[in-house]
Amino acid sequence: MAQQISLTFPDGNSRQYNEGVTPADVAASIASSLAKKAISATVDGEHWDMAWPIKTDSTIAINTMKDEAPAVELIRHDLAHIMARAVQEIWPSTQVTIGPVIKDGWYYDFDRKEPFTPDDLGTIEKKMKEIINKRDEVRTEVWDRDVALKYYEDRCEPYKVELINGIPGDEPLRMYWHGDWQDLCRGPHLQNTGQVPGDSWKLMSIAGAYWRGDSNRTMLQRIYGVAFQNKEQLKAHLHMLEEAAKRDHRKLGREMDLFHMQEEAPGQIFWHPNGWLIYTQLQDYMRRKQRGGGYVEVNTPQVVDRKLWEQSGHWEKYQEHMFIVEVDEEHAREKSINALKPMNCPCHVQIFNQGLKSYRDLPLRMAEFGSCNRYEPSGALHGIMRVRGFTQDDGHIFCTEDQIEEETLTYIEFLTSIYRDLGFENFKVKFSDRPNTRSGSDEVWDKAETALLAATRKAGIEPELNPGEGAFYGPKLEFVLTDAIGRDWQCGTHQVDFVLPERLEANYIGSDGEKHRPVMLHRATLGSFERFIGILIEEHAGKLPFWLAPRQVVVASIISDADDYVREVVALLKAVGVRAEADIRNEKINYKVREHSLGKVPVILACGAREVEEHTVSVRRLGEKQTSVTTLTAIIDSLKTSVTPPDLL
RNA sequence: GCUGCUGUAGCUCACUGGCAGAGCACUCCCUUGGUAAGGGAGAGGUCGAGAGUUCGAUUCUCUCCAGCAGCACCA
Repeated sequence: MAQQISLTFPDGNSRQYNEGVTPADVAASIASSLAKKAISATVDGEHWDMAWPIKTDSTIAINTMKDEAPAVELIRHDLAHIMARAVQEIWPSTQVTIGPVIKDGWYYDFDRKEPFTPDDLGTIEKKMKEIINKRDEVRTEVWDRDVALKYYEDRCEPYKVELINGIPGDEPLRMYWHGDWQDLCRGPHLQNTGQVPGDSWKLMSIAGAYWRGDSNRTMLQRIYGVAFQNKEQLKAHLHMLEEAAKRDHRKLGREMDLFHMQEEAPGQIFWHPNGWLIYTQLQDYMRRKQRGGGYVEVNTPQVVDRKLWEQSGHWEKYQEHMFIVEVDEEHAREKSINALKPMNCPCHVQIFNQGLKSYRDLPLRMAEFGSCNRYEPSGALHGIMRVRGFTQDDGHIFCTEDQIEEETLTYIEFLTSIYRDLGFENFKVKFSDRPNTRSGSDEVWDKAETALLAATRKAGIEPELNPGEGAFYGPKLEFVLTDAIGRDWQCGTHQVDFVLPERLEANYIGSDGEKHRPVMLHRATLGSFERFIGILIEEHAGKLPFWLAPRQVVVASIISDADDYVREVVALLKAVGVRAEADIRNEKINYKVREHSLGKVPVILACGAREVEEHTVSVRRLGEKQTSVTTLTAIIDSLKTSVTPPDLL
């Protein structure tokens, strides 16, 4: 007689089953219609295959296609396998590797001599639909390690062999069969391939990806797909991508005439007047905020002798990524070798080191809008978000170990208020702790990690953990924003550093009269102006807050008899600090409205005979269809307020 | 850096082994108008750079450069 176990259903009722009962049995015991519709179960909170036996008392919920999270998970997961099978059926010599579920879909990595072409995606999709239509049963088998290894060795699938060797010995090796095609997989899966909706997914792109994410190993070919519960959701997703493409900062940068880049200076930006206005507005704002936050602003050299980089340790580690400047000095024995500064910290320590510092000087908050140049790998460059020449809103806080927590908390609040002002209420915070290779004792790391975490939580933020991702010199917090299509970009950062003060021999005199080593906190709020402006453009789809908009108001004449009045209005607006321009071209008002709307000008003031007569303007705000007629004095008052940056309101 | 794709007018993109094309933008003319494109004319190009194949290359091949997607990297 089998052992009985008790399963509790979502409605709170329990029933007894034999130990080893599967969710499929359970569903069948409830109703045959449920057994038919079931796709998986949630057992004690875990996503459970219909075929896996349940051994202990548990809670259980049977999932159907109507349960979004499990349904989408299984659809994507099974599609990964179906795609791999399709590829192997079309090109049998292709080797399969791994194919996980990711946001919005899945990918699968293949090793095949010939590159996949965009046309191949159509061929693969067709084959996948055939497989779905076959409604092949999905079966699980648990294999012995030897059998599995032999199976894959015989089939010349070295990647699978390596995967099996990486799975701990006590874990079962599950093989999933989709008809007569089989793949090593943790599961769970659907019951049959026909449960995947035929029209709710699409293959998107082909790209290269290193086996196991290691750039020393083979480059595989990755195919990405997206999948959803139904056709409508797929359509909505594809539509979202189209809309997101319109917000791309590279496109808007051109349309709004903000900046350009060209071959002669890859990864560097030619800022046009409109773009530079955003930049300087933002810089002015940051300068005021930093002063308010107790920072002293400094400026340091661009070209610095390699000796300093050797001392700081950057030469050894990052030489390849530095712009080297060699200078032949007269009478010198050898060329002097310098580097464009890739970062500001060593220079800031030089300022700290001038004169003796007392514990009374700490914490010392030093800020610089520091122009840096890094020779970033060509493949890393991306619009103005990842560039080779950029300016950080950099800052270094020299403090004692005991001050780390308080300085961190103060800083998080500082950053939060800035992000809020700039329209980012929500952002990700990631906490990266000690990496395997690191400097400093475990005691110091303990203290720093505890301080960072405690400060973050005091600020009401529970950070995501990035285990082992800290810098070699200390743990860090990253403040991450996302672009139009959801890619993550690290903007703000806050890092503890025990190493640099040591290497550059920074010290201060403590209350005991002895020399002590300060701790350095590296922090940047925007990160770089370049990246942040890129994000800002995408976040606002080019419709920047009024105070940041490069072109704020266009005063447009409807008839040329209004030209003088237009000039007068522009002059009055300029007098109160509004960036206003006249459009008295010989064009129709429709034409002007369209052009300035596309140029993302927040306010268009149209003036015709009536407005001249009544001393009013017709106001049209960006994104609104209707217009309103307002007196000249009223609009000037209102725009005068709008032009004020948020920190001065 | 790696894999794949792309590079033609300021922008978006056609076409082609034998005189280089469109729309928008630009300049000029006509039009004075009421909230997302009024009409006409004109100008604009070493077809990313270099080499090769060819009678002839923007087109085919190779190398390089740059961009795009992803991977790796991001002090």
